[in-house]
Amino acid sequence: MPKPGPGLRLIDVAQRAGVSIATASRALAGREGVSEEVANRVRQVSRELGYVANPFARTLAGGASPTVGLIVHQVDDPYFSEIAGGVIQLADEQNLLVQICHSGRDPDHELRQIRNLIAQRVGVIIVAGSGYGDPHAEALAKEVLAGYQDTGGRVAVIGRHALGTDAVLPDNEAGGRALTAHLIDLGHRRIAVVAGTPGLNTVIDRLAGVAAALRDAGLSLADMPVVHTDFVREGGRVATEKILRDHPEVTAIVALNDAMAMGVLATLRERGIDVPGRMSVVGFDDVSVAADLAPSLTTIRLPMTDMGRMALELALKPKAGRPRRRATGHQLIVRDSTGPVL
Amino acid sequence: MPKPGPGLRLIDVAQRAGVSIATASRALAGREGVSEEVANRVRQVSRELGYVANPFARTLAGGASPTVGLIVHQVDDPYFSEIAGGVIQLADEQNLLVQICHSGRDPDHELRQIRNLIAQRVGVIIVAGSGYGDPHAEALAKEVLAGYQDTGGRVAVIGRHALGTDAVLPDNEAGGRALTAHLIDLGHRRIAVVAGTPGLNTVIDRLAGVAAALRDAGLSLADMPVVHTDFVREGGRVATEKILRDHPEVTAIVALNDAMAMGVLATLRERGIDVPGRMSVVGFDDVSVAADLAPSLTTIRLPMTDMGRMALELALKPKAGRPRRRATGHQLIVRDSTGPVL
DNA sequence: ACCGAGTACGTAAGCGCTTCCGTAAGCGCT
DNA sequence: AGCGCTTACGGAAGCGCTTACGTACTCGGT
Repeated sequence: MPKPGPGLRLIDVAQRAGVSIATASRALAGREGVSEEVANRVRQVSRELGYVANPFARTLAGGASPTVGLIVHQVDDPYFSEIAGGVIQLADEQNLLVQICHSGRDPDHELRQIRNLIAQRVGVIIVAGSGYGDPHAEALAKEVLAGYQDTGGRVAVIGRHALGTDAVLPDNEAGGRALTAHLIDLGHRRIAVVAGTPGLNTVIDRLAGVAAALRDAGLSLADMPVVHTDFVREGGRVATEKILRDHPEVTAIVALNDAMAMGVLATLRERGIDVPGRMSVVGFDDVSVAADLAPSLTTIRLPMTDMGRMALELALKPKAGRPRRRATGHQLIVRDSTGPVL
Repeated sequence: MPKPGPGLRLIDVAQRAGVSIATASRALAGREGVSEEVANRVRQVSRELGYVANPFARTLAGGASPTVGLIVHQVDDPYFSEIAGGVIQLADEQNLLVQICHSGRDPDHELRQIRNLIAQRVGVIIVAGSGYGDPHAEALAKEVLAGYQDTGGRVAVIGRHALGTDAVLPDNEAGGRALTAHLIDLGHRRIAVVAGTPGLNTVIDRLAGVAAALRDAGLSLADMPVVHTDFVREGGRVATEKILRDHPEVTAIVALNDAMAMGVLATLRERGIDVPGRMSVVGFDDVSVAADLAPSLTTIRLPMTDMGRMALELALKPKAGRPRRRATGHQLIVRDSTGPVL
């Protein structure tokens, strides 16, 4: 690894401002014990010189690294990249650095990444993305994170409970309910669900919402085809083919995320099945392209960018006695992929 | 910022192994000057204790941080998030950390981010995304990066020349040419170009390709409507409206990236203009959703993920005498948004 | 037997910063 | 004028590590 040379040091700033480095440090950190006048002079000089503190020295001396570690399943998935965008936004504002790690939807790899971040002494860890089915892996992650928090680390998770940490929770159940109620209002009674990998929290919660809405209408999820496939586009295709083959009576498909919905739409288009004339389709998340699909997708909007911000916000607050939970709102966005039963 | 507690220190390992911390350090770093026997003992103890060196102390003392700084215009833009995915992939394999920064398409902010990364003593900086029109900003960035490289930092850029660094260059001109030739083959003679912000390298190069293809066919770019708007979806909408209004004779639209093409398609759909029957549309990049638009988008595929990997690869090699340039391939992907002139 | 080179290891000097502590002023009070 | 108290600042001790340098010891050559 190359080794960049020395940069501007605090002592340079201190000398130029005619103070000791102790004073300079206090002034820049905004701590008290420095007169307004001197503090301003130091800050002024610092700005002129373009001084940026060496984070390594700072961390070594002071304790905490001004870095937030962000673990996502996959950055090049719009759901996660929008969340990451939110985290980075707020981190930028707070002058924090962001380290992004992929978990690749693999609990082992995720755990390794968490350990890694802890070893890096990051001050904050944010884990985005649904939990995995495996209770053992989940327990292990929880334990590691608990240890980290005991030594003062802060953790927030997005879309995941049971990790014993502050959490930002998308309104998965209510969203699933709203989506399904919308279809029922349109007259649909035979609704198939394209669900993701069975164990994922997200899938379970959204499915619960679907079930609740059906129940409200005197229907039962048990009577509807529910197909579990991978929680990505391709999974949507596979599930759709199965549904078309085995359940021709279906008039609406609920895909539990937009990626799957895209797979559903692609398959229907190839088969020449009219949407929404013959089949209504809904997704979940409202990733930014949802509006550009054809037909544009009816879905539940989650405020992904805000979710990222909120998670970091939570993590930056002092630890509360018990884990905080922050529910995100959700919003039913009706577009062209849903219509009345003909 | 929270402050994780103290961990195991090198001295703990050294004591347990009955050596000095200097020897322990050498043993763990695999440097010579330590007998095999002692080295093994130290490593053994270290493993037993689960020791992980404090990266801050290490960096402070030793020099370089095992971190690569990645600057993108916007993480939640598929073009960049796919590139980021590639960088992260390779970084993971090499056990490097990745710090992602937004430039937000603002040269000042980008420069600030570069400075920031340099101050962070990252060992590698990768700048992804087209250069800006402003030659002053460009020169400044070049200068800062040159200074960084002089002190041993490594830099690679993606899709940008003139920064005096190793570069991964998408085949923008050839791509623009291929796209345009495809339209000409289909019989189109009145082709409008939806171009991005005038100054961007990418725009200039792709436009040059378009011009070349037109010239090959005995046509001239000067006779075609070229509309410059923002290099994003909304820009595509604005440009399309202008084209429809002022140039009704146009039968094909070249959008210089997929985001703009999405705006173009959306607008045409709203106006009820048949694609490709009445109007053919092409994009550039082949972001993953391009295949899911309706109609699916004819575009040039760039290997974004590979581009990210290649850039990091270049940066990890020792600096060459002169900047290296690596051209990416490109591939014309013909889908449903283009057809013959009727 | 002595010398020089080589090897294995310890000592200690930082890396750049934060922060504890000490000191010198300035203040109002008796 | 003398007392304590506060406030503004500087000195200096680390944070945990790497590494230049020093020291002791070994060994081959003469």
